[in-house]
Order: sequence, then structure tokens, then C-alpha cells
Amino acid sequence: MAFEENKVLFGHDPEERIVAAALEGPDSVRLYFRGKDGAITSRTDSFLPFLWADSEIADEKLETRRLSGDLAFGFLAECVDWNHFSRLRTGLKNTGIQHFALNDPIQQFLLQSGKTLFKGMLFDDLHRMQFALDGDAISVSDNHGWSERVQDIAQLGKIIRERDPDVIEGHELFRKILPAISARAKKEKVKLAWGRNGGLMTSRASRIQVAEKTINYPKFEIYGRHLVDTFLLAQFWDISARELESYELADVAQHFHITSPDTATQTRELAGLLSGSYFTQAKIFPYSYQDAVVRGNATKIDALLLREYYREGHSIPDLPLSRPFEGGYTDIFFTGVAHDVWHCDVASLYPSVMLQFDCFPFADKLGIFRGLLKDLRHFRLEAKAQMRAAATPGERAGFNALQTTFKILINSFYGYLGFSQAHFADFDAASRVTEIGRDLLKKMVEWLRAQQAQVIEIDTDGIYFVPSAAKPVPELQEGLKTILPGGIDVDFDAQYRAMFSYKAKNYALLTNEDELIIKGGALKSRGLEKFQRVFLEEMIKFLMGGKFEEIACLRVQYETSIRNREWPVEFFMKTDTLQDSLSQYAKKIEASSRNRAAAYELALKSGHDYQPGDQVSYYITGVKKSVSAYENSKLATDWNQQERDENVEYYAAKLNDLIKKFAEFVQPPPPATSDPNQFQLI
DNA sequence: ACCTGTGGCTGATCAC
DNA sequence: GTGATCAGCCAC
Repeated sequence: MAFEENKVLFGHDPEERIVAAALEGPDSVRLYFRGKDGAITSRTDSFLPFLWADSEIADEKLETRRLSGDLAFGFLAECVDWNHFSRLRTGLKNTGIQHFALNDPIQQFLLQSGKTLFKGMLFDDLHRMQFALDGDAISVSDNHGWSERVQDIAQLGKIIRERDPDVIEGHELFRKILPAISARAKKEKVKLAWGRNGGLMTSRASRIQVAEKTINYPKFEIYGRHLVDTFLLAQFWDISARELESYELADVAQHFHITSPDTATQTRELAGLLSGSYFTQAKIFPYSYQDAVVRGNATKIDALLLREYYREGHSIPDLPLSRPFEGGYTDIFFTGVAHDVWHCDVASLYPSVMLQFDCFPFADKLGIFRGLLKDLRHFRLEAKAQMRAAATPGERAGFNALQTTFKILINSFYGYLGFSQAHFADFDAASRVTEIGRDLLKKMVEWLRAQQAQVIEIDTDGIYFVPSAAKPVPELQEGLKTILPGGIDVDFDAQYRAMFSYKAKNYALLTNEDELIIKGGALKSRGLEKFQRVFLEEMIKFLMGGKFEEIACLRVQYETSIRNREWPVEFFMKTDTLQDSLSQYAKKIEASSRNRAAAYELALKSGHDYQPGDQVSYYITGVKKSVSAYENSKLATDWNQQERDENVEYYAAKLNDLIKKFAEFVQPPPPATSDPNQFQLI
């Protein structure tokens, strides 16, 4: 594949078909290869751990090199082995010498050697095995169509040794499956010697960032293999999609139309759908496949820059001082229902601004950031073209994974500039990017208004507006080109029958195919009870259609259902995700640094072992309209259909509050104007 | 041990 | 009651 020839992106060592790298001795790494015939071979490479320092280090065994350029870390110290490296790091603590080192030996080895995993391989070349808990047994399958139900933990070890998977997948692999298996192994006194070197599976506390959530989990590792949790993959996928009701296997499988009855095979199909981009990322970044999944994008971009600076023998900067900076421009000019609404947006605004206006890291003396961003944009277009031209579904999937990966990377470059843990972060550059972005959007809004278009709302890179009859969209398209700088392209990408504009970042769109798209926390948040979400959806449809009297009927219907206790608990329960651990929560309450919350109080009371990231569904009890939720709630799992105790006054009041919020939009339209040219939104 | 950014809305709680 | 604060979720 031609893309892999880009050394900055894929690393300068083209060695193919590496499926795993693992620390073998203190100064060696074992590489495992999966040959084209499917057989596993291996080899030992020498490995000399290293760190960057800001001055010369006096150490007899150390090879220290002066690096070029005048950035903060101008010395590279090469140790004789990992023990030496560890001693050196500890020893440096009480000296005045500042240093920076990568904690993981495999990342060091890959960065140093320019090797990456999986080059020259297709996703299907990997041998992937799946685990699922199934009562007392463990359901196991692999991507060669094999499956078995295993009762005995020792038998599991035998299967792993015989079938020798590169990857083990599972849904809640880290937090549920492997802890359960470990506990049983301990009880049955079976050693989990699942490593390719016969080593034991290890685990240590770790955490992972999923958008605004931080999930604590035990990070398990197996020598020479990779562990992939589809529970995490589902959450990563949902950061941008926001379509999943819950992250449980059954729900996620249903969403992706996975029909297989067996949970191990469901996991296999799910992993197949969600891990393609990470497989591709493992060819690019100096990380194991397992780590390519769990590490963040900005961190991975940092690794690319460091790899190149290492290779060029150039000094690297210290982490910059972080500071806040302004973001995108958001505004709303009209609320209510509008018809014939258009949307236009600047094609990949921030990457375009960075390239067009030279917003690059000050410290990046080698211009790696700029080169990567430029190449990635070009590559993405290529990959999309090749995807369209692909002859087989397998090829198409490969190019799709590639172009998706490029897109994810491109979109992370701006975030990198404002990431305080990135060596080449540059807050002034990040601030310039958003400022130019805001100015461009303001200019577009002004110009559209000058063409008598009615601008409804804008957010960062896109504008919703209603064109005037005098200046139809093709003319706007042409005109905008003349006022915008080169390299800044605007797509008029969609037209809608109607739009209900509510508040900034909160609106609904009716497509020409009569599909309703709802955006924004106020209108569709998971924090809303289902009956509120459904009511809102129905109400918005009536609002858009001007059927105001129907809304009153809807209200009566809903209130009747509440008072007659007709709904199942799922309709009015609330689901919260625990962010803190229960002990952290208790500590914060003790210190009065946060308020009590029903989800945590119920989790505590249940006595179950709730973890951050776990979801808690509950409903409100009691008889009075105003009750504190944390003192008047029950877990949905404790719901008793025969002895219903939901607080009907509370839910009826919620419904009425909802109606009040939208009352101003529920009214007959004003009389039509006599001037046919005058624009009319409502 | 881990971490891409800012802007905006809402509900729950709590101090006043 | 009211306003401030926090937590959670969402848009881009």
C-alpha cells in the first residue's frame, strides 16, 4: 500500500507482519510475526532504553549524545538495559537535571526502531479470539469460525496455547470477564500462563478517558498478545455518534443489527465492526495494538513528533505552560419554527485554518506537524477515492478504516495544540486558530445577511439560514467564494423542510424525507427521562406542522397515563452514569465539596460493587410534588409492578414544566403579510 | 497512571 | 423563592 511509504506517518522501518513486541530480557525485545501462511515465528532484537535530559549526565555506563537545535531537552541518554534505565530515573530525581522518558519499554523500542505492528497485513490476517461469561462456563470463539463452551479454567489455557491468538476480545473484558476468570483461577489454584513466553497474565490499576468520563479499570496484559474490550470500543464509537442507549452487549449488538444468539460470536462481530481503525492505527503509531485502542489521539500525535525528532537527533521542547483560550463562535438569532432552511459549513475549518494561516507549534523546528497534517489531508482524499474504486468488500473495508483513521487524526491536530501534556503544544497557535475561525464565520454571517438571507443559528463552523427569493443558494455559493480566502471552502450540504430553533446548540431539523433530527442536551439528553424525550419528539413534530391543538391533547394523554400509573418503569426512570467511585463520592460529601445525588446514594445503599462508568437507573417515589430525589428514589431493578410506588405528582409536575418551557412556541402563527417578497419565518 | 480543545444547557442541591 | 454551584451531557 503506497500510504505506508510515508515514513513520518508509518515509521521508517518497513518490516512487515509484526503482530506483537514484548520485553524479553532487560536489553532485548521479542518480536512475533504472523507469516502469510498463518504460522507464528519470532525473533529477538536488542533494545537499549533511553531518556531525554536537559544537561549532561555523569554516569559511566551511559552513552550520552548532544542533540541538534536548542530546545529544552538537548541530550539523549542511552542505557545498557531496563534496570539501568530504572536506576537512572530514580537517581535523577534529586539532581537538578530535568529529564523526560517514556514509561513503557515497548513504546520506547517501537519509537526507537521506527517499527510498527501489522504492516503488510489485513485485519483478517489477525487471529482473534473472543471470551464471554456464560453462567458458570466461558463461551469462547475465534475469527476462524471455531467456538466452544468451556467449563474448566485449565482448559482455557490449553485452548490459548493451541490456537495461539494474537488478540483476545471481550465485552467488559477488563472490568468483568478477566477479573471473574482470575478469581476462579485463584480459587481452583490454576495459573493463567497465557503468555507467548509462558508468562502469567498480569494486571494493574489503570484509567481511560472517554470524552468527559474517566473510567478506572484493571489493565490486564498477556505477553505477546493484545487485549481488546468491545465495551470500550462501543463507548469510543458513541462519542461522536451518540446513538447508544446503553453500552451493554445486548443493546449494542441490537443497535448494530448483530443477530447471532451466542455472546462470544456477538463480541466477534462487534469487534469486527469497531476495531478496523485501531488496527490501522497500530501500523502508524509506536504503540501496541492494545495501547493504540486505549491511548488518546493527542498523545498518539505526540508520539509521532517524538519519533521523528528522535530519528533526526534533534532536541525536544519541555511541556508548555497551559493557559485557557477562547473557542468557537456560537450564536442564535432566531427561535421558533422556520421553513426551507439551509445549512452550510466550512469544510474542515480548523485544519484548513492551520494550513492556510500557518498556525503550527512554535517549537516544531522540523515542521513535522505541518507536514503530517498536509499529508494526512491528501491521503484521506486518496483513501476515499480508492475505497470507491475497491473491487472487493474486504478491500473497501480496509480503505474505509484507513480514511476514517486519517479523519480522526486530522481532527485531533487542533486539539493537540491546546493539550497541556503535548510537548509541542502551542496555546498561542491554538488561540489564533479559533480566532481566525470566529472571524471567518462572522464574515460569512454578515455577507449572508447582506444577501437578505435570514441567519438562524451558527456553531463554530456551520450556519443554518433561510435564503431569500432574490438570492437563491447557487448565487450564495458563488458569492461566498469571492469573499473568503483561498483554501477556505464552504459546502452547502443540506436543505431542510423545517427547523425548530430552541437555544444555542439545541434545535430540531425535518429532512425532505420527513425524518426528524434532534440536536442538543435540552431536547434529547440521556439525562432526560424517556417519557420526556418521547414527548419532546412528538411535540416538535406538531410544532413544525403548526398543529398546536394536538400538543394540548398530547399533554392530557401523558398526564392521564402518569396519574393512572400506566407506564412501565423504563418510561420514567432516569439513568445516570457514575463518574466518581463510591468512596470518592463519600469523601466529597464529607468535605461538602459536592451535593448528594440519587444515583450515588442508591448505589451506596445497594451494597453492590459499583464502579465509575457504571450506569444507575432509578425512579422517584413519595407523594409530594417537591421531594429531594436522593431521599425519595428507588433503583429501577427494585421496581415492583404489583406495588407501584412512583411519585405521580412529581412526574406530572415534570410534564407541566416541560410544557411551560415550550409554551411561547405553542401559538397560532401571526397573520400573513401582504408583501410576497418579505421573508417570513413562522 | 492516565489525559485533545471550548461553549452551552439543564436539573439537583444547598446556602441565603 | 433565588441565585450560585456542581455534575452531567451535548455540539462542534
